[in-house]
Amino acid sequence: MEAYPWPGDTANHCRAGRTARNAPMWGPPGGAYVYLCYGVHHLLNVVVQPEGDGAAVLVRGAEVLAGHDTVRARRGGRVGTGALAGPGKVGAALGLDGSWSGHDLLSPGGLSLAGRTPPAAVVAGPRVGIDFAAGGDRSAPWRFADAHSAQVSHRRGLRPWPADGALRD
DNA sequence: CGTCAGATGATC
DNA sequence: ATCATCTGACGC
Repeated sequence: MEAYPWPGDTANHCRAGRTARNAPMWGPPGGAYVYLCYGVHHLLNVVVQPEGDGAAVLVRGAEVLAGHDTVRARRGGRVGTGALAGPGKVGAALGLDGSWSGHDLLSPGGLSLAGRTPPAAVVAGPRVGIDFAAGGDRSAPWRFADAHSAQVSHRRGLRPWPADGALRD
């Protein structure tokens, strides 16, 4: 996952203010923000921060816990290592399109958030694909991943987090 | 292992 | 014109 904080992040889709596309990002936390990237892939974000802040977290990878056959069909016959490593692959595996943008992920049904056991170890590093960002936004360690997951793309540059190895709540 | 080009279309 | 990506091709 990657954080796109508010305010001040030059890679954040809300950087230029409110638009029709980014409207869900200004809404209440727990909403979905789905958009078409490079005309090819639908990327899933989870809206965070209070209503009125344009912040979200991009889901860059996922483990398949159920529905293997469905995911296999959507991912060209693959569900194993790397099949969901990358935000476009996650969108494809979930069968997302723009109509999911604005969906409430906190209410059960369709697409929703559910509690899971947190990872035993976390790695962090710079965000991917935002070379256009200005200054420190490019190198800020705002990307996080399960250190032991096989569904993490661009592993290079990821380092143990936090530096002292002590995870907090 | 690495880098690179092309596809592709909504958005502002 | 821009862009929060993927894939396959190619070189080491």
